Amino acid sequence: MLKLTRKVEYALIALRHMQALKPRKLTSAKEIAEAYGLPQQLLAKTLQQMARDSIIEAVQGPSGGYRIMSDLDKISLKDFFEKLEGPLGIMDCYFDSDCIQLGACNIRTPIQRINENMRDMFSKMSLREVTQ
Amino acid sequence: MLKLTRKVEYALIALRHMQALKPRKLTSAKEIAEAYGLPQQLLAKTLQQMARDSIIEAVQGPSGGYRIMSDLDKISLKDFFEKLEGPLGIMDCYFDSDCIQLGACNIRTPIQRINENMRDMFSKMSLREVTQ
DNA sequence: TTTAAATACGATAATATTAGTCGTATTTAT
DNA sequence: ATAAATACGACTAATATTATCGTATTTAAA
Repeated sequence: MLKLTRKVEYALIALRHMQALKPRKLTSAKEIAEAYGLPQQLLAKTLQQMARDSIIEAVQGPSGGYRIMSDLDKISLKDFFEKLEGPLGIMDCYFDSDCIQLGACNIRTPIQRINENMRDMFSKMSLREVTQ
Repeated sequence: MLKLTRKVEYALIALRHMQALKPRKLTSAKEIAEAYGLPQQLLAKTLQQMARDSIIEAVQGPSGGYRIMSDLDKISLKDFFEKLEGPLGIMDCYFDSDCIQLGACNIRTPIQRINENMRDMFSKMSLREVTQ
């Protein structure tokens, strides 16, 4: 309950790793996977996704790899989470709305209140704070 | 990711339902389950757990049921969540610590920072705020 | 004092989500 | 050409969540 996924975990580990390197130095999925004992392919997918989202930059070919691209100060944890995992909320009912409650639900408003607090909190934390 | 469980969801629905009743009026698992279309047995277990935790009071026998017992103002959302689901944290590594990272992990501190913010936030919200 | 409606709860089954792997294509430095 | 890297869809495996089953206990009321 209220857990991060591995994808996000791996992404944070990778970013933190990259941030410790010299500014434009590249690192590969293999390197990171070996350094932290992570499944390389899954990590690679996560890196690829971050590349699509322009958080990091990918360089192909041998001696290619990834490097940080964006200013991590400017990315909130909320945006980061949402890029990787979709809309951030304590419950699904606000997104897919296939809830069978048919208006009987009595906790929509309270849940929304919790959601707002969560989103607010993660909006106020930058990716940098977490990875530096 | 960062989702509440059904157990917590049902608990909130039930509490909110009870709070709308006259002070010491009893309501049964069946009643609530039917009113909101919830699985009765699962809801019952949740109610039983809340009773064990003295959040609500259970009365056995026919015409028995449950009623709110504690002052919901005095229970933080954090305590509530933890009673139902165990320690509140964004990742498991702080509780079971069967993490294979062997000290290689580079995000313990950042994760801890996020955790603290989460716990803090839920410490500041009372159950009442959410169910009233 | 029997019955029925309710709580209590461990065990198990079903389902959904998450995590991880496989196979193959593409890119590009050497 | 080759090899080392990214790219990515499809699939499988593992895990966690959700729901059900079966049975015991309690107790108000007929």
